[in-house]
Parts: sequence; structure tokens; C-alpha cells
Amino acid sequence: MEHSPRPQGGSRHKPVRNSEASQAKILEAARAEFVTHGLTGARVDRIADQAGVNKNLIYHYFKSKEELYLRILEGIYSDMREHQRDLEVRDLPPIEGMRALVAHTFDHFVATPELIRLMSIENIHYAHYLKQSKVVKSLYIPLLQTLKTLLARGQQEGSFRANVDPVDLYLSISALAYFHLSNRYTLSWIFNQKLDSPKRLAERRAHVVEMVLGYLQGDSAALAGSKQTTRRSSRPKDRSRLE
Amino acid sequence: MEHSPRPQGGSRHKPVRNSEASQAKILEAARAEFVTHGLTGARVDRIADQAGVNKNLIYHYFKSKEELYLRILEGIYSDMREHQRDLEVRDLPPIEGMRALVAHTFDHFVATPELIRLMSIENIHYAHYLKQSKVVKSLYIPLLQTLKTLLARGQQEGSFRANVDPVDLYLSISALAYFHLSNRYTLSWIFNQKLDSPKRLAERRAHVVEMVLGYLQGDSAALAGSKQTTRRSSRPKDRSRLE
DNA sequence: CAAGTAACCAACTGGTTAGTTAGTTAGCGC
DNA sequence: GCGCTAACTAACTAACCAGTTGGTTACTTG
Repeated sequence: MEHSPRPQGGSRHKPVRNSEASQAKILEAARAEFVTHGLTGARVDRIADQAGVNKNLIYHYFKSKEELYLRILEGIYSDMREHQRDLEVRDLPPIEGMRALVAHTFDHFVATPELIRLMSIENIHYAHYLKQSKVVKSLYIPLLQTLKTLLARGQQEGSFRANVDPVDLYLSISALAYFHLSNRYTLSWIFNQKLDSPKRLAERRAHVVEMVLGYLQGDSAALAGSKQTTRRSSRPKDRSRLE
Repeated sequence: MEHSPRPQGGSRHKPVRNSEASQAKILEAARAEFVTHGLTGARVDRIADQAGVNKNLIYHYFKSKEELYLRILEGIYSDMREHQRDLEVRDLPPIEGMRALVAHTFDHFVATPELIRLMSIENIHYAHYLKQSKVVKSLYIPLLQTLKTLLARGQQEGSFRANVDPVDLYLSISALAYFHLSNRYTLSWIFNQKLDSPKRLAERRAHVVEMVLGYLQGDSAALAGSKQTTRRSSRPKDRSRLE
């Protein structure tokens, strides 16, 4: 099916026609377009222009705008495979490991702004497209496993509190690393500070790491309010509610 | 300018023409439309249909789709004026006050899903429209002030750690209360659990409150790594970085 | 080198959509 | 009860935009 010209090497000058290169250019342009404008805001004419190919070529290789979007979406999530460097963290001492995991999550979001944009965009669309993907889901399994392992080892050696749900912890780590970036435009304006400046990012990174570690290392028994000693009971007395 | 018919009471049956009611119907329909479809996905024909008015009436009262969107945006943010119940929290003991503040932020996000959607949508649009608003920014000043007050009082009585930036703390509280909701569609699918079920929300609420309080009450000196004793220095040694 | 195939393109199409035009009619002030 | 203003409408328009048609040309294969 693929029609790569002169694949066996030989002449050096690139051929006029090159399906692989064209597809790559389309995907690259599409990624930028979807990331900056969202699915509904994206224009396939603009993608064609930016890729330097005829619009029809897009339909030649991808059957529709939505199909192309899905390809981009899967690509971005799969780049998170890099996340699987979590594995390297499993053998570190729990505190060090957790610290590295949080910092790495933070750094990854900073380094891949496209991931954050597309995650937001997908959620605006109620995850309609992501749900069609087969691969993405499985990427999270090793990550959760790493978290569980670290958590258990930390609890065993007495440095982490008990009764921490790994999914909740993952949600919190992501939340802390994600929100200030995903919402940086409204927040920067509201608080009169560039949340994505290197200095501010370094500060925030330290804060986020401290927050997670501070929580995990805090003594839950001492911290719990007068009545609550078991967390996570499904309907707490709710002393803190205002109304 | 306003042309409200029979404003002085009198006959009970509603008049055929009623500008205030029409505008209200338009705004209500527009809110639903923008919240579910975003700015680019929204259709003014659909808004007109849903409001039960002629499309041109929308242009009679609001000069464009974007203008209407801005109105909705401001309305949603202004409903956060309710947030100013933070003030009631200022006089509580610091721990109780902070607990209530976090819980209230969480509850507010749960109760106002439209706020989260529009915040995400605005950030997809780089806060282009919010920046045109004059009112929104000022809503955050008292909130930050409350945070500062609580923080200072807690530090003074020795129950909160030192060196906590109020903006960072606000970002973290919001992040923890926002992320699992804003991204509930992708996350629910990935983790095979309905993140917005009442049970799960109650659990998450407890976790979030615990996380913030646990962090604040943790002893920063004891928690800090071997070298770092002053947090928030603008370029920490970064022992936790992986690469 | 002939013939087939896939890469590639210009121009078009039809449905959609924000916004307009050119009015009609309800209700108020006098 | 007349005239004015504002509420309200039906039908239209111009631009836009995803997707198509109907090709031409580069490259491969036999």
C-alpha cells in the first residue's frame, strides 16, 4: 500500500512525490491547527495550506476531519509513553521516588503544552473521540501500578500516611501540575502574573512537590478533625460545609 | 429605553410583547448552548429556537454572537460573587476556616458545572473574551485577601507551615477541586469509574480537604529535603529531576 | 517502453451559518 | 384614536467550509 519512492537508497535528491513525507507534513500541520483552534475551530483548508499540500490530499490519506483529529489525539496521548519512565522510579526510596514522580509529571506537562490543550479540548467534547481509541487506556495502567507500589512501600516504612487511594492521589498530582497551565490565560490575567514564565514555573513546581509530599508525610491521625478518624467513609459528617 | 409593558402592576395576564422576558429567555438559551457546544460550536439559530424567539431578536438586543458569549461569560463569573461568602470564613479558627474554604470551593464547582465548562472554553480561546471584561478581575481580590488572612493567622498560632504563597495555595485549591470535574469525561473512561457520582464526589471532597490541610499543617522544616530549608527560592537545586 | 497505479492538484458543490433587510404589529403617550 | 417607538418576524444573503469531481503527472513494474 505504501508507495515510498526509492526506499532502497541510491539517489540522494528527494523525489517530487513522497507519500510518507506528505502524510507527515499533514499530521504536523493538523496537530498545530487542532491544538490552537480546537476541533470545531480547526479549518482543513488551513491545514492544507500549512502543510503545503492540496486539500484533497488530506482526504486521500485520512477519510475526514474527525478521523484526522482522532489520529492527532492518539498521537499526543501515545507520546505519553515517555511517562513510562515512571518505571525507573519504582526502585527509588519512597520519598525520593514520589518526589521524582510528581516533578516528572509536572515537567512533562510543561514540556508538552499540546497535551494539555488537547485534553481540555477532548473534555469539551465529552471525550467523544478519545473513547474510540483502543490504545490510550492501557497507558495508564503501569503509571497507577507505580503509584501503588511507591505508596505501599512508603507506608510500610512509616513515611507515608495510610488510607490514600491511588486514583485520588494520581488525580491530585495531575490536577496540581495541570490546572495552572490549562487555565494559564484566565489565571495570568486575573492575578497579573505570567504563570508560564520560567521563574514562576520553578516556584510552582517546588510548591506542587511540597504539597504532595507534605500531604503524604503528614500524620493522618493527628491531622484528622475531632470526629473523623477514618477518612474516605462515604458520607462524612461534613462539619465544614457552610450552608 | 427599556419598554416593559404594564410595569405598574394591574392586569395579571402576561403581555404578548415583553422585552425583559425575551432577553432573559435568550440569555438562558445562550448559556446552555455555549456551555454544551463552546463558542465556535454554538449555533445562534439553535439559541433562537431554544429561546422560542426569532433569530433577529438576538441581534436586536445583542450585537453579535461574540457579544452574547461575553455576556454569558461575565454572568457565570459574577455568580461567583457567591464565593464572597469566603468573608464569613475569615473569623473562624484558621484550621476550621481553611477547611471550610476548601470545601466551599469544591462544592461550588460541583454545584456550577457551567462555570467549569466556560472556564475551560475561555482558556481554549486564550482568555480573549474574558480579558474584555471589567468586572471579573475584582472578584478575586477579596478571595485572595481571605486566604492571606487565614494563612497568617494559622502561621501565627503555629498550626500552618511558613513560606506559603497565597496565589500558589489558591491555584492548588482550585486545581484540586477543578481538574477531576473539568476532565471527568476522559478520566472516567480511563479509570473505569464515574468521577461525578455522589459517592465518588464525597470521597474526592474528603481527599482534597485532607490534602490541603495536611500540607499546611505539615512541618516544613522536617519535610524539606536534606538541603532545602527555604522554599520558594527561585532556582532550587532540583535533586528530584529525572533527566 | 507500455500500462497501471498512486500522488497530487484546481475548481467546484451543496449545505450551513452569522448576520441583514424590509417589513408588520403591539402597546404607550398624548 | 392617532402616531410613534420598540418588539417582533419571515425571508434573504454572502461568506464559509467540509468534502467531491474529474482530472494530470510522477513513478513503478513487468
